[in-house]
Amino acid sequence: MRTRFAPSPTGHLHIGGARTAIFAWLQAKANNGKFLIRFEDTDKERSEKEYVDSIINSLKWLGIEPDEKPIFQSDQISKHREIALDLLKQGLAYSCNVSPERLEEVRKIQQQNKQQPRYDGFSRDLNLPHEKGNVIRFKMPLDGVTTFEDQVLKTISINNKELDDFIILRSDGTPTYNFCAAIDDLEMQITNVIRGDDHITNTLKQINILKALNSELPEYAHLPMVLSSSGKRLSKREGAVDIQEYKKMGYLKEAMVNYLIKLGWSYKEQELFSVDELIKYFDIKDVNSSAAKFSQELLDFYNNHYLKKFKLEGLYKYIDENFLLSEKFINNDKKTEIIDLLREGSNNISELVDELTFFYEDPYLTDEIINAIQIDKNLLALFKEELKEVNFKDKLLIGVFIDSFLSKNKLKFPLLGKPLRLILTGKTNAPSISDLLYLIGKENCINRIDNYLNS
RNA sequence: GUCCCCUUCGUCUAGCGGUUAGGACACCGGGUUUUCAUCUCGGCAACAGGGGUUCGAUCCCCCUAGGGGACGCCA
Repeated sequence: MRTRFAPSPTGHLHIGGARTAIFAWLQAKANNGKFLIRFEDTDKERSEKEYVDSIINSLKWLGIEPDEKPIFQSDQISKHREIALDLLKQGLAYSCNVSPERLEEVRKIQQQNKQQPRYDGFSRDLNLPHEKGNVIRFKMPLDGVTTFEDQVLKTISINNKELDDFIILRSDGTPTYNFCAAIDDLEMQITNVIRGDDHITNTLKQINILKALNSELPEYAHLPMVLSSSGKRLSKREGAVDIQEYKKMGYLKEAMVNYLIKLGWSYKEQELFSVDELIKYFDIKDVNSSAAKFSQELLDFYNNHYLKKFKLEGLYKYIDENFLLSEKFINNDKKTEIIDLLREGSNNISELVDELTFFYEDPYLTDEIINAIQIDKNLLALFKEELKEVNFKDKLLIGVFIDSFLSKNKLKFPLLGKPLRLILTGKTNAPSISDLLYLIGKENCINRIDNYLNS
């Protein structure tokens, strides 16, 4: 089995493309096959080298690397042209001199008549000589149906009269996408074509090209689209974020892969999968046939899970290498313990890094925070004095001290805990008090309490 | 507009003619070495609508509605 991912380098890789790539890659890996990449860069205007690199880097980050060198469609142009001219010679294609203006007019009239706008076959039987400035169009069958068994969507068919004689060679002599794609899949000996379901009509066209060439058809699997959380097509406005942005925000590749694969595919009632398990269990036939909306919450869930599962030393190293950490934090001898504590409640690493601050820097107490702190200052002062005597080497001893202080003064925990959390962190949302005291350190804690008492 | 595809809890999904319609996320509530969080236990919550077929339909067929896609000398 040979599968491929065939992006056009006209933008970064986003969620949708990444998911398609993962499915195609897994399909190959699950069947001991090869996974290839082909850049569809025949649109010179829009294709950029920058995007080629970006796409490759994104895939690499996700753990996806091609088994053969990536193919660039633009390198095959002369071959495509040759085949197009051959089809012309055989009478399977024809030269057409209808101007773009005239096509525009025809389409307008068709639309007014509630018909599908399409090329009307004007030059089909004219047998025009192929002159400069003409295009070559493919002769679609005039009747019958084109049909195929999709591995995800089952039977798909269309009346051939709905398909028009599309252009395979432009007036400037360059080949077009549908033609190139069909031929390249053939040349690359692709056995399984996996792509978004927005390609269904292209598949129908490409099947006819392959039939004209007397070639065997690959298996097709069309993946339902990933829609934005509001149910719209993914676009710049609608959450089509460069996959590398997720890396920058502190999403782990394991989470990304797990989330994307679960968007449409399922295995029993399992939610979490290692790559090895995916390779073991994946079957394209188990992909769901309906479109799915992107869910930040679910992605966060997976990311939090893998954040917690990450080996602690490795996680620190990863964060240090990919995020900007303060010198003060790097020099903190409890830094890994702090990360270990914070990852419990973090959805991503940027969030975690933001939370780091109060471990090495006194929080600035705004009036709002000060007003929210409700505690008897005498009591707090007493707490501070006793805290000075506590052994901070052991977190458990801090907990014991808090318990005894509370019972000695007949206090409920929140009465001390809530104001203390605000004083120590400036936040209402933070880890447990004894963890905070322990990780912030005795000296800092006492300073912060003094700051409040003097405010 | 024409054609193609899709439709189970708010979201991702399981189901493949007989189920108390299952799981996960989110949400809500109880519990935990009295805290927001974590952890844990529990709860809420769905077969788009209408016709058939059948002893019996979430499941098969048709229609309607809704959503998405394709209709380029873009890919």
